[in-house]
Amino acid sequence: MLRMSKMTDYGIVLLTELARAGSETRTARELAAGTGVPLPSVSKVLKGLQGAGLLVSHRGASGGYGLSRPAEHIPLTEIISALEGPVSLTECGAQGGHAPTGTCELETVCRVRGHWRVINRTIQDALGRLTLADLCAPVPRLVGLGVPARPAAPAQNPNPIPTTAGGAHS
Amino acid sequence: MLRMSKMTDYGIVLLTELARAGSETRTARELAAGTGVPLPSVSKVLKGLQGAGLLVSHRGASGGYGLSRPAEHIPLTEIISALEGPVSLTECGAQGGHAPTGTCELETVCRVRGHWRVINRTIQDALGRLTLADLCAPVPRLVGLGVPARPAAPAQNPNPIPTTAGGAHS
DNA sequence: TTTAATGCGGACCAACTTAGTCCTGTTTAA
DNA sequence: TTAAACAGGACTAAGTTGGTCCGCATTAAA
Ligand code: FES
Ligand code: FES
Repeated sequence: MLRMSKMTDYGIVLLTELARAGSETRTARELAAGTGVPLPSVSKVLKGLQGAGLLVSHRGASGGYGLSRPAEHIPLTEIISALEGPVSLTECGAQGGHAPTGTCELETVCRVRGHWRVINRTIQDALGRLTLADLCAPVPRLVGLGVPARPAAPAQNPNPIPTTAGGAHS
Repeated sequence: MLRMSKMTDYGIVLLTELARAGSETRTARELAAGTGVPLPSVSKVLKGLQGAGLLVSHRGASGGYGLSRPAEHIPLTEIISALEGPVSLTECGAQGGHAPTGTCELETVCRVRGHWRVINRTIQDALGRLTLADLCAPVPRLVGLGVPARPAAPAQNPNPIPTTAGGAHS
């Protein structure tokens, strides 16, 4: 599935909510109420985001969180890597800090490793081109994502496999 | 981290090994020996790949596995989705079959959902452009990945965050 | 016909990760 | 002084993942 953790998803939702507030600060409670994310999780995610330098926090009464810079300058990659480590499909090479022990025993033999670097870069690039401001735009029609109209989708899972999965990306 | 499961990684390694054998078939044991992947896991992965239609199997003595079509016609997306479900960053929309219950409670409120579709598509496209044959090529210098030489990396994690992570993708 | 190699289909378990909760500080405006 | 808010943990429960194992069906070859 290549999925992000749900916390990261939450983080993005919260950030967009926060971005909508402009330069105002919002309390964790307000954000929880505004998004539907359970408060304790909001708190946890926000803490992480603050630690990563994406948010500034004000403590004490009438405190809250605010973006540390304008949404246009917060790339999606930074959000994701703040919440779940560096963007990298493989755990093998390029493990930023999650797998400090023996990376992968196959590394010496593995002949695929080199390719992953390129693939990872591609994805990072695609994700880095988007900023928080883009995510806030109401219409899902984005531009400049590197893959404009390209009619020939190479091959998207024609053979559904028995995992009960289907290509139901509609 | 956005990481693929290790099984998927194994699968790719095994497939490349198999592709190197041309149209010959290989037994699970041979592949295990050739790649260093533990045999039981090889077996499991291979079974999955067979079920997905990427491999053909011959049972009985002197049986084995072979590619169901030339490596040039096996896109990377198909391999990945065969082993871990559809390629989709978010569990929210577009869950192919892994989260059959209540997808995401926020769906009604969430204003980011629409964007993920575009992002997912982008990644699928980048991955689908690569075939198994490409992965077998010895040199990691790939072409036609949509992001050729692009000198200006938009913004790659300038603010490393305390997860002990760094941009250490070298 | 017998034998042995091989894939098939599961069940199964231990270890790890994740989502979520809770509690005790510390800071700060009112 | 008070109460609202963040900081920083520890903690738990649930789920996922990687990995192992076994009995069965199939098939080529002896
Ligand atoms: S380096 Fe781990 S499988 Fe290639
Ligand atoms: S739909 Fe689940 S968080 Fe957006």
